[in-house]
Amino acid sequence: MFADVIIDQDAKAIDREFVYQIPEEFDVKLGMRVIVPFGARYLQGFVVGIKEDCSFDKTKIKKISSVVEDFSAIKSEMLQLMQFMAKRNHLKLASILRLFLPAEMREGKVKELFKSFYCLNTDAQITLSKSAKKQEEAVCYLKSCDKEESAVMVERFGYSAMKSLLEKGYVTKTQEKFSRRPQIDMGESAKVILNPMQQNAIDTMKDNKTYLLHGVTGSGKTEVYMNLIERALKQDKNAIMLVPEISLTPQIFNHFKARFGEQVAILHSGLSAGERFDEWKRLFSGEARIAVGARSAIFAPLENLGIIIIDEEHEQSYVSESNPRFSTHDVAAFRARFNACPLVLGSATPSVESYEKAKQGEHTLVEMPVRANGKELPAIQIIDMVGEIRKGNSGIFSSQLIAELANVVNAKKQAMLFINRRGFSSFMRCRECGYVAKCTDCDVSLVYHREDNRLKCHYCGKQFRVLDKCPKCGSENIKHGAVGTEKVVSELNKLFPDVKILRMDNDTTGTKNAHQKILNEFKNSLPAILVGTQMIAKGHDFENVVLVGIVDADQSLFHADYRSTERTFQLITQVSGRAGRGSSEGKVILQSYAPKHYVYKFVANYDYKGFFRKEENIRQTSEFPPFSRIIRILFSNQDENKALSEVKMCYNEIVKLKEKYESEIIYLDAMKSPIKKIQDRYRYQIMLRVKLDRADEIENEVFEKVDKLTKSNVFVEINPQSLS
DNA sequence: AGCACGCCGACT
DNA sequence: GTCGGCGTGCTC
Repeated sequence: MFADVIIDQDAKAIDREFVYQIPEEFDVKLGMRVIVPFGARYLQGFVVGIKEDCSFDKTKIKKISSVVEDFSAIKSEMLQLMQFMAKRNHLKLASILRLFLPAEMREGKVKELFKSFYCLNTDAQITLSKSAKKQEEAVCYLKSCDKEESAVMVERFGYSAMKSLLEKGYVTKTQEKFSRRPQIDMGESAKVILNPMQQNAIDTMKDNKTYLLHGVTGSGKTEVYMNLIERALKQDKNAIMLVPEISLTPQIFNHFKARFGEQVAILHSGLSAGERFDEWKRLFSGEARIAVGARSAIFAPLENLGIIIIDEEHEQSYVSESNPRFSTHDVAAFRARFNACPLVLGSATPSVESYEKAKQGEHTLVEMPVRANGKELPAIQIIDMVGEIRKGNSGIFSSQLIAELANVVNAKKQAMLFINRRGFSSFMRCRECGYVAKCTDCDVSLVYHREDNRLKCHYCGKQFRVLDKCPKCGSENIKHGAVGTEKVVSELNKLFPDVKILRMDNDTTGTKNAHQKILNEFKNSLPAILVGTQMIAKGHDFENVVLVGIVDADQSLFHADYRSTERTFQLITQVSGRAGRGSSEGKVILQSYAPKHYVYKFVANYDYKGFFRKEENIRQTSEFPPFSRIIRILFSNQDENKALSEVKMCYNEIVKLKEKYESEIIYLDAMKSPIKKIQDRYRYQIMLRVKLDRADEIENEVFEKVDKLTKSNVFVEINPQSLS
C-alpha cells in the first residue's frame, strides 16, 4: 500500500504530494500525521491519500518511518476542504493543513497536560516513626481533603517525605487528565419566550441552504441562534457559531455556557496555547459539540454539523488579512454543503455582496424587521459642519453637539463620542465646501502619502500632486488628517472641566484588562463621556447612555475603497445602537462635511433597503464587486529588484490574456503596492478587475501563470478588504 | 525549506 | 594547487 503525503513545510517548491510505502506493521489511515524520510532529513507530513498501487518509480519510494499519533488528526471532510481552499484561494496545501490543527500540536509542543495527585491509601494501617514529622503533617493534610496535587504536596512537605510515604504504600499517586478550561462564571440561563417573528425565522432556516438573516439591532437574533443550535443538538448534530473577534467578550461566552454548559468549546486568540489545545481536543473527541469563536473556529474539528452560524456577517474580520488568506464565508459554505446543513448569515446591516446574493436567489432572505422590545431606534440628527464653519465655528464640535452634551451632563446621564478612524492613511478634504479629492478613473478617494507628499489611488496606482487650493471653491483651507481621540478628550476637558471623561482606543487598551477596566469605570460614573474608536461600538448595554456623537462621520466614507460607503452605513448603524438602551430615549448627533451624501439620508432613516438599492446601482455602473471581481496578486521580497522582475514577468504573461478576454477585463495593471515596504520587504502588485461572466476562467488562467512563473511567495486576494 | 552538487575567485 | 562563495536543482 502507498500513501500520498504532504510535507509539513511552508515552502512552495515542495508543496505537493509525495508517495511513500506504508509498512505492514502500522495501520496508516487517511488524515494521519506521519514522519517520513525526505531527502537527507526526517520530516512530519500528512497522509492525504491511500492507494494500492502507484505510477512513481518503485525503486525510489521510501517507507513511512512512524506515525505521530494513532488517530487521524485531520478528518476526511477537512482533506476535501483543503483541496477546495487551495484551488479557491491559491494557497499552499501545507499552510491550509496547519489551520486545521492548534499551533500547539505541531512539533509536539504541548501534549495533553496531566497532573498528578496524591491521596491517602485507605486500606493501609499507618504507623509512622515519631521523628517523621513532615510525613505526619502530610498524612494529616490529606485526611482533611482526600486528594491534593503532587506539586502542592511536595512544596509543602518536601519531596523526600512524600517519596517515603509512597514507598511505604500509605499514599497513592494518580495521574489525572487536566483540562485547562478557560474560567467562566456561570450565569443563569433565562430561556426567553420567542416572539412569532423569531419562531418563524427558526422554522424557516432548516434546509441545506444559505440563509441571510436580516434583523434590526435588538430584534433578538442571538436567541434565534441559540434555538437553532438547540435544534441541531436535539437532532444529534453539532454546531459552529462564529462571532467577530471584537465581540468575543466574556459576556458572550457566559451566555452560551449558561445555556449549553460543558458542551460549548471556546476558540479565540485570547486563550493560552494550552487552553486552546484542550478546547480543540474536547471538540475532536466529541466531548464538546458546539464551537463558539472567531474566524478560525470555522475549522473546528466537528463532524456531523447541524448548523453553522456567522453572526455580524458583514464584519471585515471574517476575511483573513494575513497569510494564508481565505474567506470565512467560502469555508462555511463548503462545510455546510458537505454536512448538508443550513448556513445562517446574520446581520443588522448585511454586506452588499450577501444581500445581492439574496436578491439573486442564491441566499434565502429571512427578515426580522422589528425590535423584540418594541422600542424605537434612536433618532439620528445630521449636522452640516461646513455650515458650522460658515457660522464662524471652526472647532471639532458643532454647537448642537455641545448643547446636547451639556444636557446630558445636567441630567447626570452619559454620552459616547465616536471617532471614526481607520488605519493611518487619510484623504484630503476642503473644510469650506466639503470637496474630497478622488481618482479621475476609479471614483474612490485618493490617499495622502506622507513619504512622498503625494495623493495616490489605491486601485490604479495613479498619482496626483497634493492640492493647495480647493478646485471647486478655491479655498485654501484644504487639509488632510483626522481628529484623534486625544484631541477630542482635551477639547472636552476644556468644555466640561468637572465631568468624567474616559478614552478608549488602541493606545489606552494595551494591557489585558484595560478594556474592561475603562468600561467598568464608565459604567459607574454619572455623568460621564466615553471617547473612543470602533471598539466602543461593540459591547454591552449601558443604560444611562442617552447620547451618541459621531465626531467626523466622513472618515470612513472617503476611505479609498469601493466599500467605504457600505462600511460607513454599517458603522453608524452600529454606533447609533449604543444610545437609548435603557428606559430613556436615545439620540444620535452625526457631524459631517458632506451631509448631502446619500449614505446619511438612508442611515438616518434606518433604511437599509433604500441604501442597498442605491449602492447596488452605483456598484453596477462603476463595475465594482459584486458586479465584477477584483484579483490582486501581491509579490513581496526583501530584494526590490527581485520583486520588480517577478511582477514584470508575470504581468507580461497576464497581459496576453487581454486579447482572449478583451471585453471581460475591465482593468489590468502592475504597480507598486500602495504601501511600498512592510517589514523590510518590498511589495509590488498586479491588479485585475474582471467581469463576472468569465471570472472563474480568467482567475484560473491567471493563477496558473503565476504558479508557473514564480518561485517565491505570492499572495493572491479576491475582492480584497484593504489595499495596503 | 534544507541540503547536495557544481563551477569560478583569493588564499596557505 | 585548494577552500569556499552561493546559483541551481532535487526531495517520493
